Amino acid sequence: MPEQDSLAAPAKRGRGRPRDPETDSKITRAASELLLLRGFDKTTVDEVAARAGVGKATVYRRWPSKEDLAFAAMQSLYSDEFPEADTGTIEGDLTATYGSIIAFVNTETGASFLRMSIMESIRDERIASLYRASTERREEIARRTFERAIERGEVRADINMDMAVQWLGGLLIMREVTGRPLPTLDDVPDLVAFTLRGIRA
Amino acid sequence: MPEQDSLAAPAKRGRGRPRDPETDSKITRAASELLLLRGFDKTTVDEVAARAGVGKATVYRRWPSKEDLAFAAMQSLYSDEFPEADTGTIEGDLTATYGSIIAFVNTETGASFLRMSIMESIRDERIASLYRASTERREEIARRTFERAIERGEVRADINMDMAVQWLGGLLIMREVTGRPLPTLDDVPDLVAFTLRGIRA
DNA sequence: TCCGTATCGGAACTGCGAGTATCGTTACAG
DNA sequence: CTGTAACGATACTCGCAGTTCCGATACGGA
Repeated sequence: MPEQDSLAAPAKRGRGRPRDPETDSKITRAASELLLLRGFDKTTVDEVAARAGVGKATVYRRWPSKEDLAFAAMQSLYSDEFPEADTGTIEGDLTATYGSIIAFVNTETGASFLRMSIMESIRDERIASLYRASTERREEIARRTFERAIERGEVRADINMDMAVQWLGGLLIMREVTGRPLPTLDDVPDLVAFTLRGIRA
Repeated sequence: MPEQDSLAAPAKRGRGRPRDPETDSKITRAASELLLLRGFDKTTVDEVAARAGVGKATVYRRWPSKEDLAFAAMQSLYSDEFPEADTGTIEGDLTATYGSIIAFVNTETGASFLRMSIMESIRDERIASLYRASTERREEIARRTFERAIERGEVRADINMDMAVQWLGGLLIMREVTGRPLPTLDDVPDLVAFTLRGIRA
């Protein structure tokens, strides 16, 4: 179960020239930029090294293969979280949560991030598990939101929680995959309404 | 705008050895099998030719590149439609429609098909447009289902139709991408309930 | 019947990129 | 100082995927 192949042991070295502490992050940053831009198969290790301003050997001294490099690069991207909203009503919480998600995927970075996560998840199970973990952290927040609303009596207790917390993410992925426009902030009220009321008259 | 590079003109040839009429379909069949199994990047033209029992030149005589071959192979897969349900109630229609979709993606072929459609759509815009067209045909059926229900007064007239017809597909794609189990037939009632009622108490 | 042509399967060719090895150089530990 | 290991650069091997070439073959037309 390979972890960050770098960053783990290098502190112990006493002999010889020490590793430049910034080089690791320069390489992973260059790698993730190129991955976001082109995807794994169209990114070459030479390009990554050139963009990071290092030699190819310096890359391979840290990660034994391109796959491991890609994994490390992706790892650094799945760190930031969405804030948890707690406004006191389910409408308020959903509006805030959906709003921040929609705002994110409507940025250039957000869209690339989504796109690349999808593609690389299918290509490599290790990256899929990174994306899955990130997704599940977000879902856990939504789950708590719904549970608070159930306690307040705003939401039925017998809902299928998985669907409730997952459907919006699914819609975004589906739109991205089929090349159709993502929802915008103007759509947030409709998204909230759909979650709450469904479609019945 | 290249169409099926094969199948178009070959009827007119009088001179020379005629093309074996079965070769086209043998190649596209082999290609789509391998694409479903491994995806574009991990499929080689050698393999396709070997599996079809033809020489590699025979492949390239028909399609100028691997991309064109993949496009042709995919094209033949996006033909079959889901039947349109019209039971008289929105519950009945949704249960039937969702049931046939869920049944399909729970087969081996269906899952591969979904997975490969996602991956290839991101990789190649031409294939994306095939998948988008197929998706939109399915959505059009769902749209009519909802419109009938609106006329019957079962469904509000002001719903956001796009979300209503897309959310389930999105959920499936999301589950597939994140490597989590797809809904089963047992989940159909919950899926229908979510569509109709949302989560509100 | 025999020639020209376009097909066939198989084999050769080409280019590219991952990964390795080797430079001379450099920064630090002892 | 001296030894060691990292450094950037470069050249290399090697596998393999895409593409093209080749001798053989099958058919239409004269």
